[in-house]
Amino acid sequence: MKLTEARQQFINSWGAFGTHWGINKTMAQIHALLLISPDPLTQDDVMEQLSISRGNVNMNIRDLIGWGLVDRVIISGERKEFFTAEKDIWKVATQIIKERKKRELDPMLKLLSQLEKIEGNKKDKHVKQFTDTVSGIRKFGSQADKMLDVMVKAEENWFTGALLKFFK
Amino acid sequence: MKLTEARQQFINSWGAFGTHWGINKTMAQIHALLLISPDPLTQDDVMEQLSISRGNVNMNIRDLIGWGLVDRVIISGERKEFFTAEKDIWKVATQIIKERKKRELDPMLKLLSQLEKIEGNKKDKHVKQFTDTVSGIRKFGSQADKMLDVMVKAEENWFTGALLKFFK
DNA sequence: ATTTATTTTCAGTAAGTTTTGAAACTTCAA
DNA sequence: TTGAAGTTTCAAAACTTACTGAAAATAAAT
Repeated sequence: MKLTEARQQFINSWGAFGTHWGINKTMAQIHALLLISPDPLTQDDVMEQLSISRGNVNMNIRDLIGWGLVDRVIISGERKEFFTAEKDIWKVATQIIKERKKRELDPMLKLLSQLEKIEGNKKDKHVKQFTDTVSGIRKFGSQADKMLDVMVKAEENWFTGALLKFFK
Repeated sequence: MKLTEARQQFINSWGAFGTHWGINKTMAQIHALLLISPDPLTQDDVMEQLSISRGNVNMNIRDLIGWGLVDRVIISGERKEFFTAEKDIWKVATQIIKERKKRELDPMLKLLSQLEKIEGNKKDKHVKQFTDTVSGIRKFGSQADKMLDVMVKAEENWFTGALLKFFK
């Protein structure tokens, strides 16, 4: 397979993959393009290579910067802004975990704690099932939360080494 | 807070949460409703409690059954079909991991292996960056794949006990 | 200060997804 | 069998989200 075709396939699949994870297709595609580009790109480069409008590129790059996955780069002598993606996949993964934890898991756990404190007779099976379910999810979520905290702080080597040995 | 209000909040947030994970709102809401219902429900119960149409309930329940999260229940003497959700959160989580792995991670890893075998001169920085990126993601994905395999087979106690002690 | 290059915003539109509801189908009982 | 109860399907409508492109804002050069 030739590079051009492979690049296209990678960008398309990464986009499709993203949509299964609540990420919009274009944002994932721009990220993919920057990941496989050895040098920083301008907005015009991205527009051209992905055939999308200026506004679309601008908004999605800003989102990617917000996620900590893409950085603005100044190239001296150049008037335009350039953009580049973090290439270390372990860093990309921990960055995503960190953000999603903050944006989604933490607020959900806060809500569940509230809902656990419902008033009502524990003998009523509706009350019982509700509190059992909510506290089950809350406990599971807290465990996951702690685990992810440790992962995010860990080094990649620790992950691939010790943890995987532990997992046999 | 009263049960009725708490149930409503739980169902709504679970629905909103789902949309951040590529799951449609109604499907997540039906799942939430079944999770907090002590007894199996009929399609009409779901229609009424969530104010949604018959077709919508039917399609989404079938999807949930496909995900292995909901079961059809026969109640003798009753003409209608009843539905119930797995209540053990650990089982719910492993079921979701199992399915997403099969539907998304495995095909992605297969594609990445293909793309790694691109033809071209490694000295071309575009070729080099492409293969480096693709193989980085492939390796990371394979590690995650193995880890999830072990998790899915493990018992909940093992997870919350040994693993978390390990994680300090 | 004015022109020129570049980035950002956002109203309108396009594209995509979900929902409805009525018809078709299935199942069971009389 | 026939009919009533229940389930499934799917085309069209409603809704949601993403994208465009041109105008406004900003920044740099002359």
